[in-house]
Amino acid sequence: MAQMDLMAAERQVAILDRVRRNGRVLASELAIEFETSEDTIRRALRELADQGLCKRVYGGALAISPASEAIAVRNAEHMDRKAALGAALADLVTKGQFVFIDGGTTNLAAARMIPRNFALTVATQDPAIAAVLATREDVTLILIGGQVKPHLGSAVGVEATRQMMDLRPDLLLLGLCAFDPQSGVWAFDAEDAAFKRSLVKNSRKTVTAALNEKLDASGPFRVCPVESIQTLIVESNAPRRATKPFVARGVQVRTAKP
Amino acid sequence: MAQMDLMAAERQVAILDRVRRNGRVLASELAIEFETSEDTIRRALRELADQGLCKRVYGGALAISPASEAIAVRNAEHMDRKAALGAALADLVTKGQFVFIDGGTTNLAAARMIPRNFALTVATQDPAIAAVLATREDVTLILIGGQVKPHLGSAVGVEATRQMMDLRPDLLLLGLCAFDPQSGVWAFDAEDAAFKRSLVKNSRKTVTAALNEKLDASGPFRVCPVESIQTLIVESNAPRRATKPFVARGVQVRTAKP
DNA sequence: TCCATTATTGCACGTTTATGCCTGTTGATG
DNA sequence: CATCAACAGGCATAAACGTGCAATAATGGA
Repeated sequence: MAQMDLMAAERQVAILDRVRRNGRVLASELAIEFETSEDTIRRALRELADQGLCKRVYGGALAISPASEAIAVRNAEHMDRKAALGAALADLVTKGQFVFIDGGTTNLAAARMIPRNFALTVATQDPAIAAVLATREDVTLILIGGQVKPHLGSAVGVEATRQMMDLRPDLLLLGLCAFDPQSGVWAFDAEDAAFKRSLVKNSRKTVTAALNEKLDASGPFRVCPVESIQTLIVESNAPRRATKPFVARGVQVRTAKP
Repeated sequence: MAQMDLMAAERQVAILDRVRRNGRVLASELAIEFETSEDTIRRALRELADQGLCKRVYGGALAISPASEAIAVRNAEHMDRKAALGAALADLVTKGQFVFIDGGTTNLAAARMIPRNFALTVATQDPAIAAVLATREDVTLILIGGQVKPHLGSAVGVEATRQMMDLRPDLLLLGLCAFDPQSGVWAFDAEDAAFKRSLVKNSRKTVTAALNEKLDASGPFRVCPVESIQTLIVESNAPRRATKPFVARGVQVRTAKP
């Protein structure tokens, strides 16, 4: 399959197509196929990668799978920092409470730290969190079902919302994508945001935790105003400058242990 | 399965995939499979472990998934035998099907082996199984909610049954506690048995897998007669004496690979 | 048409990366 | 405590890499 006389731009499109179709390409192969030097191919791949259209790796390039890798990596990212936040979140739970644990990896860390023999009832829509608590004899676990969104890793949507509507948790551990002292809590997914909104509305008390980079950020879908959050857990090294505005808006800010 | 001409980055994701699917891998095995030296494999495993994507152990690596604790504990027993059964179960799945995966550790093993890019819809009431499939982009996952029984580790009861009632799976991977050629399938929990009964009734086809010690055993709660089961997977070393009666009753008996 | 400007390409250079082998060390096991 | 496999680190090699540069082709105004 000899393709010749292609202009550079045209070749880029052809290369991107091949990347998408094969999932992976070798620079050396493309050089032969397009009858040009590897340098030119490398330049094209570099440009595509700069535009975020493929992932450059040693020897060639890989197709970018929107979330699959992102999720897998995100799960592992900053797990130590999230564990610290999770411990502080779990600390807010008191005996006999009905706690709703929203999805997310920070809350997953919190679920691991849920105190023993507190006669708790816990509800969640995140299968990973449920799996952690599923065999705990000291916890009454309510699993919220529905269709699971891959990039969230938890169930949202009408069915999940319907099931959740019958619950009135004492405490909500809210997962968040961004928390801005002016505009409040933000999410990256519309259905997720809607689900979280219902959670907040139906819960007696809402607490959340945020990595430093999530403070003072926002996103495409708003969940709730700052006032809906009673307590915010921040990292031990959170800059005072970032936490102060929350205190000013009436949020109780707690610092996790290092 | 010889995989050659893989770029380093590609091999890493392939290795991670294997780790996740098998739960554990040996460096020596991977070296043969990927046709490279053990040094290279070790380097790759070390990097994955540094990123927190797997756990490095002497001789290879272990999977570290969100639900790892729960899975690890439940998996401890006969994990390798169940993995063999799980692979055979996953083999029965065909493209585009709607599969219900019942709870249990054998089915958990099957969930790990569910083929890629089969455009499957999968439903389950087991959070550990859901956690395995939650981030799969190629699988539409329906999570059945309800109260989770600790000793089952999955949701059963009225709410779960209600949600399941609206589903008509093409294929049911039924978990079981005992399977007797005369009396059929048995469970150790009344609600679990009731749930399974509904599952069997609503599914077009029902298959199951049993460790040797589960054949020719019974329990307190009957799920369904032998005739409800189309296919039974048994271990490679299952005694002919134990499997024969099933064949006589019209069950297709398949043997898993060692 | 001619010339200036620009973009694209291939090449040469030094640098980085991946890999296999070697060596001494550590861990598992009897 | 002895043995052996698995291991980490160092080293050498070859391939892949980025960059600067010059040659060439394409473009566009005068």
